[in-house]
This record gives sequence, structure tokens and C-alpha cells, in this order.
Amino acid sequence: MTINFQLEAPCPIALLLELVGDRWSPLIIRDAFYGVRRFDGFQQHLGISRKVLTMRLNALVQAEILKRERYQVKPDRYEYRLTIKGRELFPVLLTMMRWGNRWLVPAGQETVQLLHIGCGEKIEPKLVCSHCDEPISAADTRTMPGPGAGLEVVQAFRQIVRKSEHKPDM
Amino acid sequence: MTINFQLEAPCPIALLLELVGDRWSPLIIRDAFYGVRRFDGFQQHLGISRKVLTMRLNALVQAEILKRERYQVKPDRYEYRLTIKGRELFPVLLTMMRWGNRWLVPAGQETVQLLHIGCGEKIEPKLVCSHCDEPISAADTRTMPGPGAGLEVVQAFRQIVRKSEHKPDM
DNA sequence: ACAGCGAGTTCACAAAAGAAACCTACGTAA
DNA sequence: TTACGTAGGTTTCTTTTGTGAACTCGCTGT
Repeated sequence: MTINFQLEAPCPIALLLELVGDRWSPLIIRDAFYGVRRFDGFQQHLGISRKVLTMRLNALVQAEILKRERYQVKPDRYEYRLTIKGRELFPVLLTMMRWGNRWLVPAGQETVQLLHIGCGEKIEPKLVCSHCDEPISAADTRTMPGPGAGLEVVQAFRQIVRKSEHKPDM
Repeated sequence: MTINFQLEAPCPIALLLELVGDRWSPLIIRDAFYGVRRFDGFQQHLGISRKVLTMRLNALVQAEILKRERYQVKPDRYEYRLTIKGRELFPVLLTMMRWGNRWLVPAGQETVQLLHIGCGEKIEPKLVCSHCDEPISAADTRTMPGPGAGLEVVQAFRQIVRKSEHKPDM
């Protein structure tokens, strides 16, 4: 799969999707956040086939999103836990949860909600600017080539902007 | 695919993944944010096979994330644009971009960066509590059954918490 | 000695993705 | 007129990936 800008120049989203861009990995990670740790736990909870679960868990361990830890000897038994890298996927899952609740679940029928321990309220996550703390959306931000962008990325950006009849949506 | 809590009770993340949980849809949406609109644009930019692209675009239109609009008559030509629902996926893509930049791209080598038009700075998106505006992470939040949660969800939550030797990671 | 648990592996089959050629309808240029 | 280019697909065939169900292995408790 050529997931990047024209064969080269890694897009961070594409790189992420290479690790967790299949149908099951995000759900495995979601369950890991809920506290599921064991092979059979994931399997029963998700209804995923054992073969694919094995493959996904191995890939997630390889990607250092989960770590496999022995919790018992004789017979050796292992469980899967989130690493720091994995735990930092929390904002991704949260924004997904928010979108799903907003657009796919009838209002007032949410099956999951978020509690902020700090203030004790049921809350929604909000994305703000790290600099001025104002909420951000596609309309008030622009993505642009970064310091590691080669010519091909810069050109890809230009090309897209040029080809669009109107302004880009982002 | 049984993507929900034990066959019933829709998890918002699972519902989202049912619409955009394959390898290509997120990249198609990313490109749509960049301003790509045409079939051939997506195809060349992503290197996706035309057959799969057709299927994905149709599914995204069906999901009301993209809309198909005629931009020319004789011969009729169509382009794909983000709907409001689609544009609200922006936070999901942004948090993915941030994680990818942080964990998969060497520091200072980012190919994409975010500019906040409001304050003119290169920024990172930050997730905060909608109530008290404090930054939120897995550690200071808890997910819990919502108003639409049936018995099975409540039990699933309890079951997971009970089965974990230690505290959940979220 | 036999059942059960936890964490897998194996295998036959089905579904999905990929690559490349083909189709349709029009406009242009030789 | 034949040919070429462009845009937005469809068709066909091959390869990859996922599924479901059964099987394994090392131990424990009865």
C-alpha cells in the first residue's frame, strides 16, 4: 500500500494507520483502555477470530503500543498492557468517541460517557490551540509542509491547492 | 464483524469504525481536507486501486461524510466534498496527526505542521475538559455507562473492572 | 485420570483488496 | 475521419486477509 505522499515523505497519519489502521486494532486498544488485558478477554469481548487476534496483538507489541508481560509462571501466562506510547493514543480514541456519539448515536442514548475526575463533571473533550487556548477547527487552521518536508511534499501541497477549483476544505 | 459490546449496545467508536475503519477511508478523508475532490485526484495521490476507491467513495457518500456533486454537464462529471459531518472528523485526524508526529517521526523532521490562523502560530492541538478547561488524559478521566446503556453494557463494564487484577489503564 | 483454564496454533473456506485492462461520452487536433 | 486525451468509472483475475471451528500444551484442582 502506498500510503504516503507519492511514494515518499511520510505523512504522520499514514504512518499511524500503518500500525493501527485495520478494523480491529483500534477496538483492541479501546478495550485495553477499559482494562482488558488477557487474550481470552479480548477475544470474547470483541468476537474477533483467535488467529487474527494473535496477529494483531503481536503487531501492536511490535509497534510498542502494547507490551506483553508474564503475570504467572508454570504454566507461563501473559497479558497485554498499554505502553506510554499506547496510552497516548487516548486523545485519538476520545475524539472518535465524541464524533460517534454526536453523529451516530441518537441524542440522550449514549452508551458511554466521559467523567473528568479533576472537576467531577460529565464532560466532552474539546480541542484547543496549544498557544492561545482558543478552540480549533478545520476552518481556523491550515496544515502546511513541516521542517522535514522534501520538495515532493511541498509540490504535493501546491499541486492540490492549485488543482482545487475553490479553496481547500481544511 | 461483531464490533459492539457483546452483539448489542453500540459503542460510538465501533460505530465510527464501521464507517471509516478500513485502511483507506481515513486517508481519503485526509486528502479531502487537503482539498482533493476528484476521483483521479484521490487515485493518483493515494495509489489506491480504482475499484476499491469507487467502493470507498460510495460508502463515504452513503455515510454522509462526503457528498457527490456534479461540477460539469455533458459529459457529467462529479466531485466529492466533505459534508459538515465529514468536516467534524477534523479533530480525529488532528489527534492522529499529532500522535504520528510525536511517536513515528523523528523530532524536527515533521513533514506536516499545523498553523492556527487565529493567533498565527505553529501549534499542537490540545485536548481539554469542556467544563473546567483543564487538559485531559486517560489518567484523569473515567469512561462510564451513559444514559442509553442497557444492562449488558453496565455488566460489561463491571465485568471488565472486576476481572482486571489491577486498575484499568483508562 | 479426567475436566478445565489460558494462551495460543492449524486448517479449510470465504471475503476483500490489488493490478491492469476495458468502457463511455465528450472535446480537440490532424 | 481517425485518433488522442480526459474524467469517472467497471470488469476480470490473482493474491491477501479474515473467519470459524477444532486442536494443542502445560499445568491445577477434584
